[in-house]
Amino acid sequence: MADGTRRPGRPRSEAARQAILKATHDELLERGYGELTMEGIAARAGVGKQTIYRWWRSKAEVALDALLAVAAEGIPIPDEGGLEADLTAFLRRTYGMQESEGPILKGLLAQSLLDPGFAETFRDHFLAGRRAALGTILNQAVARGEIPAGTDLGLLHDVVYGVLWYRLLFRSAPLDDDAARDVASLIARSVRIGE
Amino acid sequence: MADGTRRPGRPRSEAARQAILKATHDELLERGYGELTMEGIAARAGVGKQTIYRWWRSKAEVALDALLAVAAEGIPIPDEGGLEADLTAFLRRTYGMQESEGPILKGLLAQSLLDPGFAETFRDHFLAGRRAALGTILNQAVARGEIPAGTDLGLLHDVVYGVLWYRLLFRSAPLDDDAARDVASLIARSVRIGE
Amino acid sequence: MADGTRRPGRPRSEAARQAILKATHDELLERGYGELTMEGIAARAGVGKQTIYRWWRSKAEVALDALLAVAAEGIPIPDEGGLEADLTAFLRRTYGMQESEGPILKGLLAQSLLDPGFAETFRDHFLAGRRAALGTILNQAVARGEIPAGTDLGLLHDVVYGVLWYRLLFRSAPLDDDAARDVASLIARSVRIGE
Amino acid sequence: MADGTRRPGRPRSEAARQAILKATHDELLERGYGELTMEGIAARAGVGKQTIYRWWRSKAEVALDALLAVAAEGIPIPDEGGLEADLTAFLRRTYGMQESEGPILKGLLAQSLLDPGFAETFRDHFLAGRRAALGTILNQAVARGEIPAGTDLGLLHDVVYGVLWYRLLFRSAPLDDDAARDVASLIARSVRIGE
DNA sequence: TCCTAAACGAGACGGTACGTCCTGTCTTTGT
DNA sequence: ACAAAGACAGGACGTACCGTCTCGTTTAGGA
Repeated sequence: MADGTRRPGRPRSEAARQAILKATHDELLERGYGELTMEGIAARAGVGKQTIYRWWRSKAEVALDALLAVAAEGIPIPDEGGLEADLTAFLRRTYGMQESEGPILKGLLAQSLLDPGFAETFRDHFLAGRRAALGTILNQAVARGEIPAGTDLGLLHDVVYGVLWYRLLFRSAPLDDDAARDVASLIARSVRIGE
Repeated sequence: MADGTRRPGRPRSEAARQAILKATHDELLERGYGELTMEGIAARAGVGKQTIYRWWRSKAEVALDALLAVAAEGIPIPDEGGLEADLTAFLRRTYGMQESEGPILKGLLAQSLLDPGFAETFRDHFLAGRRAALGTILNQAVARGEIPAGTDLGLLHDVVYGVLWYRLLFRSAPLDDDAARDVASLIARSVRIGE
Repeated sequence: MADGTRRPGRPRSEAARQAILKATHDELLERGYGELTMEGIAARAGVGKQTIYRWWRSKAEVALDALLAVAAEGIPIPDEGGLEADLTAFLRRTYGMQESEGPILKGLLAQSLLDPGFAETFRDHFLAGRRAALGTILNQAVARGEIPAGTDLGLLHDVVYGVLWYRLLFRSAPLDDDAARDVASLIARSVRIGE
Repeated sequence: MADGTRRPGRPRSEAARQAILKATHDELLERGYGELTMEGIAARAGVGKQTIYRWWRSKAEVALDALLAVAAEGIPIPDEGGLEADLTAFLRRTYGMQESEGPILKGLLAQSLLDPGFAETFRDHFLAGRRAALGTILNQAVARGEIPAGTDLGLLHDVVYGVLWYRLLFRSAPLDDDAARDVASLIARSVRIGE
């Protein structure tokens, strides 16, 4: 119900949309975000440039959609019964995706640093989802009493994702299973004081 | 002085160098890294484009030099006698500089994400100095026995700078004195376990 | 009514046709042929582009129809009893229409220069009618013996319309009553030799 | 001497200018004015589009220059001793050039009909030269007493060039040697009255 | 004091991508 | 079947910068 009011005119072509996202993703993998151009996407997708501009405001938004289309499944929230175990499982999955997603993510971050308008979109459509997933895990731990009531959960978020991004950006250390365990352990220890 | 090997021909103009760095810094403050162009710098500095290309390889390197020329002093290493106090003092100073440096830093990061060649330069000329400063503080704490011998200092680095960068990039929380205290406290707690 | 062979489906909308011709004419007057676009006509007429393409092959043909719809009456053939008087009267009327028709005519000519296909249409639907009118006048003069039998009437046509178009195109001189008189006089003199 | 003040900076490339005019002329001959595009010229000349826009305001002005570069020699003024002979000789040469120049001329005319700004340029840089040549011939005839003192020379200009353009535009009759003779004869007759 | 040579400002160069406009075709729903 | 609406592929537009080049001019040291 909701709507039913079909706008008049030819409807948006789903085929074109798919072709654009596919072409964008392929270009990103092959040549990187820095080499991504609207003309390149249009040519590869067999589409007019106007068709891209009609539905996206910039190549960054196309790239974001191309990423989301692939990473749409999302990360399942683990429930292993304890904060450290939950966190370890969650981080392993998250880190595991960086192998393929990483370069695209770096490009999108670069764009959002250069273009404040896109920064908002990026935060709302991508980061928010990731933070929500971690939020669920932390709230479970609060409910179990593993995290003291007054703890600043925002800081914990920033630590977890700060380490992820820092290592992604500067390659100071690998994002592997050990890294997941270590970060989970650090977080767990930092909230256990005073027990 | 020592050398004497003076190349023939007109020597490099120090005035031009200063004008270029000044113009670059002004453009960065007024319009941001995303709007920075070689032509804009040249025009503003009253300089030919070739003069810029003669001495720098890209606008990113000019911007980096323009930043370093201003932020040359560096951050003094505190020694308050304890890890948490040292860390708090250090982070307060570091965070305090982000007000002005932040936007430029973001631009340089963006560039280093898009251009792997510049990423190296950025890491070597900028990040390395920051990590060394923190390293001194952590080593002091290890020497005092505040940090257990086997602790992964790299992870602590990544946590401290990860939170800094994450908040700088995504504005998830302010970088103020409270933040400095909270991060220092979290680090201190995370290493105190087992005492 | 006579026919009865009514094709199935919705009949052609006379309202749409009128709206298109009206919109075209208005656009021509307001912005000139050079600025005329199919999209502009469609938007102004409140009509789909397809509806225009269904009935006309190009914007030039629409413009031609828009002109003909207005200038349909045609020019009456004078019969004042003598070549020079007939010609003067005819040219006065013809020149008088250029004030309003001129700009549109220039646009159509431009189109026919760029598009050989339209050139034919333009000649057949517009120029032929004009030449026929002049032909009647000259034939009257031949019948009266004012023009010698062997005279090249085609050249006279070309002189009369050549001057008209040349002045219309290049504004080398006004197209007023004096001009009509002078051209008529020149023609009359040029054929009177040998009397 | 006149100047001597060389503007600073790299001077305009004569090679580029020649390449552009050559490419334009070739495109005009091969594909016609209607198909002429800035991109086509630039590609064919091996030149950046900006280089064209730096020196010409539109493709019409490039085409005009390309035409003038070829037809630079101009038409020599005959002096056969009599108006009709002079005119015949002049028109034969003029008509003779239409074989190759004609299509380009038609394109330029089309453009000047669509773009009033270019119309001026066209008149000043092309038509004016042609009218001046005819003016010399007519003035010779006036000096010789072949044309009565009070005659409207402007009208004679318009007749001569009106017929030329009319036949060029509408192909109502060929522009051959006979045509030259007939027009010369008509003009001569039209001014001989009253002798 | 001149000579050599590099750096300087200026700005034109070939080139790439931009974002917009319009073309002529198509695919919907509504009449 | 025709109409309004509007999305589609395509192509040219004119602009902005890129990094390179070619001028005449300036500024030093060495001859």
